Amino acid sequence: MINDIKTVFSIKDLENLSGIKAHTIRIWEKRYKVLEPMRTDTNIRMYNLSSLQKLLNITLLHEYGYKISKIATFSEEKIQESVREIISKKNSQNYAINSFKMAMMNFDQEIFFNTFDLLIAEKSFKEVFKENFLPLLKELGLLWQSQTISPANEHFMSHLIRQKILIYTEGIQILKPTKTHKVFVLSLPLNEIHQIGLLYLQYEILLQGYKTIYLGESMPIENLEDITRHFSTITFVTFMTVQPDRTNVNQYVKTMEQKLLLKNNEIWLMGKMTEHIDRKNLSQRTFIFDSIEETINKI
DNA sequence: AGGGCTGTCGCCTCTTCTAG
DNA sequence: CTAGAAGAGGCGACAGCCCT
Repeated sequence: MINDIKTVFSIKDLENLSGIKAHTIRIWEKRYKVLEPMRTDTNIRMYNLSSLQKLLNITLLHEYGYKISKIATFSEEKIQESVREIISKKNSQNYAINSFKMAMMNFDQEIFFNTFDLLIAEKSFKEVFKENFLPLLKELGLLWQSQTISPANEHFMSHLIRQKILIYTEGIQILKPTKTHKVFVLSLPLNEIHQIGLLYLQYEILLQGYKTIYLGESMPIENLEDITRHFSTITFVTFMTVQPDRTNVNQYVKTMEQKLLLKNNEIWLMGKMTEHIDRKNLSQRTFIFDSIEETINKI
């Protein structure tokens, strides 16, 4: 399993992680010697973790208007200094995401925590999630698809994010709900394990002063039905990222409506699979949201 | 206006890797 | 073993600059 940890990167990996085209990376190397990768005995470039770090730093400077030729004259220390300068100028988003990526590739919790502390000193958790974690998670999906990162990388990262959400959730969970006319029940369908969005939504709902019941993953509809006997008005919130699949999703939603939409209950749906839902035949009290922000606005 | 830089892209050829 | 994908690197095109 230790072999799962990637220590050598191809030029394609660097392209995926930095967003700089492989072609351009080669030209930068040729013209400016910004990176000098090792080669296999068949001449293929191999980069190590510090090359990746350097490229991510260079990318950041480049995005902020530095010329490559100028960056090329910088020493390693000068590059890091300039990067720090940019972060301190409030524009921390890209830097933070790059740091999180480094933490992920390196399985380094300390980088994660340090970067997070830096962000949280400047803004609210809400802002950190929206401006840093969400874009990062979105990118992780793409990096996973392109096999630049392994499931180990992705799990490592999402676990750390989940942990942070839980810490902040716990902080407000002990407060008594201020709005008691309805409760939110959060769950995921069978085999749906993408919890982060749902966890964060719980945090937002709690912030608004509502009571939440978090049921988590693999929750069959029948079990949700049990809950309806305990509370008068319930909003059921569910993420459908990969399950139920496109052939079953419409039937699944129909069953949810039949069993759960008593009285003034509502169903809120999110996630990729909602694209395949036939929106014409939905109940008035079933809502589909295309983004977390949209959902938060509705709370 | 003209002419270097600069960054990016497309196209081409040759080599290497890999899935079947 | 072979066909096709992917990488290396050369050359040229071009847009957007900065300078004189």
